[in-house]
Amino acid sequence: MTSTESPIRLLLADDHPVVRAGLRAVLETEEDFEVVADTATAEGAVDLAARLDLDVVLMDLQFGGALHGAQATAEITAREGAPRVLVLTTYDTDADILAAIEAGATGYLLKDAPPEELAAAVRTAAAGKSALAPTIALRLMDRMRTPATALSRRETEVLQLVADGLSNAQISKRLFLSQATVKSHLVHIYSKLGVDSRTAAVAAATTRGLIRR
Amino acid sequence: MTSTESPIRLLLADDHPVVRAGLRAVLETEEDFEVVADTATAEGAVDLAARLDLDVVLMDLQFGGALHGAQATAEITAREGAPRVLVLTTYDTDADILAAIEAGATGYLLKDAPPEELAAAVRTAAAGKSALAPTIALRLMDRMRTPATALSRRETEVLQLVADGLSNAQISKRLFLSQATVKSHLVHIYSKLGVDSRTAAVAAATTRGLIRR
DNA sequence: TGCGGCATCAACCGAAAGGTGGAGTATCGG
DNA sequence: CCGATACTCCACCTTTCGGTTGATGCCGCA
Repeated sequence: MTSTESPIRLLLADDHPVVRAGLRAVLETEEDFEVVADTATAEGAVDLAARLDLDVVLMDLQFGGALHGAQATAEITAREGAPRVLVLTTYDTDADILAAIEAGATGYLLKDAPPEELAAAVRTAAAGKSALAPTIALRLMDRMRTPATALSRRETEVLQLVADGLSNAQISKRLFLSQATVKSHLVHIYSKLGVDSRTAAVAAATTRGLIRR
Repeated sequence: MTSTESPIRLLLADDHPVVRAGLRAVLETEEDFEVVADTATAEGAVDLAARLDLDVVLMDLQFGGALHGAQATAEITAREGAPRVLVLTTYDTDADILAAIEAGATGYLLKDAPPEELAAAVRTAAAGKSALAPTIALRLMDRMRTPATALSRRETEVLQLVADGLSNAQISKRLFLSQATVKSHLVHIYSKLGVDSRTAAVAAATTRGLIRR
């Protein structure tokens, strides 16, 4: 496997210094990888991706600051001749995964991945092929298989307010609806999520990443 | 500061290979640190802490497996001549912090801490002194200042189950209580949080970091 | 053009949750 | 020992929520 090819040039974007150091340590043991730079912010990632000649950006989703990793991913991939973006995060909620893929991410990995899997994914991404962690692939399949899990826009809106702690009466006022309509939406939400109470719906939707927390 | 003392002997316990590598990389640049071993499980941490001669254990709270970091911490610190345990986690909820401290942790750090802070905390912990991240210290101060916001252990337990989507009946069975008791706890919780429904309580407690997730 | 999904609303019933008041036990610190 | 807190439980009442049935208008897609 010893190659004379030019190495795969990487950028690491993660707000945790420890994680950046860990990725560097893990990836630099690979002969064909070269970690060109790292950054603690999403803004920094966008900036560096534009100026450096990169093959793959390893991007976290959760940054301490304002800009989200998914938005940064969208900005990076929007450019001509942009590097591939490989999302590397702790969470595996539907919302995160879909947002990342829609933003143009080439792959989606979880931080608990073993080093070999990580290296393999980087090579896959560098080659322009999609790299999904097994867990993620499964979750996507699940989503396709049961489209009932997908809430409508209005339903999501209602459920979000429920999660914020509002009563049906408060929700109806907020959205200019009758309470009957709110209840109607909730009934549909319950059946889609397979639950039978507002708190259970919030719990289910949260773990599936259907709503913000 | 160059010391001829014996080095501070460390154990790293974290289920993320990348984080372990990162901690190793960061800590081994310090002259007076020696990373003796690392482990991916809480069980492994308990085992190694008993057999190796250690000064400080760096312990994550969230492990993929069954045993929780706080429980492992309790088991480790229960022994005679046990090493200090420094909790290093991503989350900073009241529940996690208190559980860790009650379990006998000497310090509590967040993973986004810069390397210098991390090294300083390890030395502080090795000396047997308490090492808290500024964020954590603030949160604890807050808790002291407004004891009304502080939920009791039992109340937190009940509220966590509410957040998980359980009904009063389910909670009463789970905790071997009557429904009257569950309702009683909830009434107290509502008044402490200044809300008047279970969903609002969950929302309030979540934003204040009183419960997980 | 008709079917289905979405969004809207009404009326009704039973069940769950919330509100009030009281009360007994246990523990801990002053 | 006393007082405060936490934890447990009971009874009664009111309000909210959940479940059902049924109905209307709109939009997109086949």
